[in-house]
Amino acid sequence: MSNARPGAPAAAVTWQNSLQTYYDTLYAAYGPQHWWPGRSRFEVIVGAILTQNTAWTNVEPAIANLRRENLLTPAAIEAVSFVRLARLIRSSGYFRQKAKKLKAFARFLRREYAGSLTQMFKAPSTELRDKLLDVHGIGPETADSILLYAGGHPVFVVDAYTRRILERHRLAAENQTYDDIRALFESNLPKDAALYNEFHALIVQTGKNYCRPRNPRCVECPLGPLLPEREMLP
DNA sequence: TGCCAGGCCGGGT
DNA sequence: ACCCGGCATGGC
Repeated sequence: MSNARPGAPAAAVTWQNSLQTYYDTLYAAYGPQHWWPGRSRFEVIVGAILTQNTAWTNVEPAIANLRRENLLTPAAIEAVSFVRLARLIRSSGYFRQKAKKLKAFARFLRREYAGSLTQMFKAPSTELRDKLLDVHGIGPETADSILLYAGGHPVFVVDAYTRRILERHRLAAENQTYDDIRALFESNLPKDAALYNEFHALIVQTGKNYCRPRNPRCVECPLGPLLPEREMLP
């Protein structure tokens, strides 16, 4: 889908311009974020699952426990007992659900790619994304986080903050789906993993600071408190 | 104290 | 195709 508007003046407000302005503004405000925190691709994937609807501060002790017990490999995750795994990741919340999810991913990786992330990430983005979405516990955001932050695939990660910020600035309607918003970024920015990586990280940083529910500080957001005067873009 | 966090699943309309 | 309840800990 193209949002080009033939005949429009060069200075017209376009998605390209709006998103570029977002990025430039946030980068100027915060600088590089150096995401994702993780020492290996597998650790990044573990973090992506453990942080689902959970503060990262609750994930850190869980990852530290897994590292201490030498469980940050797919084979070890499959081998460890469910009860012990769940106990070690308790701090991340939903710990029984997440133990099941970690085991589901490790099993998937072994059966589909001989346990090799290198092999897995050789698959084309769209094909791999579909396969990841079939794994228990991996939804759109987790799949895209894995593709981008563990695999370096140019896939834009949409999260609650992305949606919230875009809605507040009238750049997205409330009924936009996950894939609508992802397409918005991917079709209006260069297909560049480093850019998507940095952009999403900057959005989360901004969201944490200014765009939580009932946070009066939202008026101090570097992106501006509101852009109601800007019309909804086509 | 209650609300919130970098979602997702399964069962119901 | 949506809509909703459940999942759970730790910080403010």
